[in-house]
Amino acid sequence: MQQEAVLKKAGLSVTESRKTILELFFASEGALAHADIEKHSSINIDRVTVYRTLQTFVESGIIHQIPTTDNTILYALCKDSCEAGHHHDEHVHFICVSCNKTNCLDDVIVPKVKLPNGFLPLQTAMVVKGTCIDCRN
Amino acid sequence: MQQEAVLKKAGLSVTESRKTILELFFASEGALAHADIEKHSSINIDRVTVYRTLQTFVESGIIHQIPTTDNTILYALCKDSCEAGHHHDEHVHFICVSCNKTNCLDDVIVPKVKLPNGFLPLQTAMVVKGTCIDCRN
DNA sequence: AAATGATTTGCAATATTGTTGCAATATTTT
DNA sequence: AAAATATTGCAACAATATTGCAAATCATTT
Ligand SMILES: [Mn+2]
Ligand SMILES: [Mn+2]
Ligand SMILES: [Zn+2]
Ligand SMILES: [Zn+2]
Repeated sequence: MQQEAVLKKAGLSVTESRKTILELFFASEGALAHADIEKHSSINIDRVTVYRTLQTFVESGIIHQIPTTDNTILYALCKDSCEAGHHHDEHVHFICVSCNKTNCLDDVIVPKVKLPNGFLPLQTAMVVKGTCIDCRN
Repeated sequence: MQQEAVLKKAGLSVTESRKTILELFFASEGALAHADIEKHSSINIDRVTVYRTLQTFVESGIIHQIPTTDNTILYALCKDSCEAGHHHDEHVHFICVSCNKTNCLDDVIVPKVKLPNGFLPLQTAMVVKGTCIDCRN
């Protein structure tokens, strides 16, 4: 099972909650928010466990966060290259204003920008809002 | 008074709450979150009023939002060129991981990226995390 | 496969954050 | 200054987030 492999690779205990949440990510087209997970998971997982699991997954390089302007955080699966504490997925994220799905555009890498002198960048996020390919017609 | 001028230009009634919140923005170096405003305003402004004022200011093109990955939304003053319903400040934002201040890098414009076919962009946000000029030493 | 130790989970209690309707107040217009 | 309009604060409520701790689960050792 794919979920187990991911957890083991990350050095995490294999538990029902974690497998179920991972399953959701594998099955989902877009990024997920806390609320999505709480609602759509096959088994009942306590809200607190969801919080803790998401945090653990981020720290382990299994998922990454996508910033938003609506008091939620979105989460999406990382590529294999991500390691604990150090993510490598600097790709662009696309939030569709019509269907409200958020996609990782894995092939669109975030361009470098020249910052003013003295600013040291560690990590860059780029989020584009617009209409996704499924919604324009 | 500068605050009054801004409100009038935006076609908004000039009220104590609005002037006070605007004052905070003018006085602040970085971006502000809802909580900052509630805590640091000189007069007591009801939590609900702060929510409504921020929303009004965004809609009027007085402030813009900055996405984050921590369940808050940050707000910062717009440049003069912003109009109601249509913002023009596609500049990069910098969140310092040390002092935790968020700055508008007004001179660093967000680069265009080529999206996959079918994706229509409306708005792009770019947020860089790192160490700001005041914190590296 | 049972026992042990370590980790994870769920519950309960609490805290923080966000929303809505409505009457009182303040602001703008006449 | 009065009337019309818009904003505010309160109250009640809803939703989201955090913490400690005991019970349950999982990994490791025997
Ligand atoms: Mn992504
Ligand atoms: Mn800005
Ligand atoms: Zn869409
Ligand atoms: Zn700093």
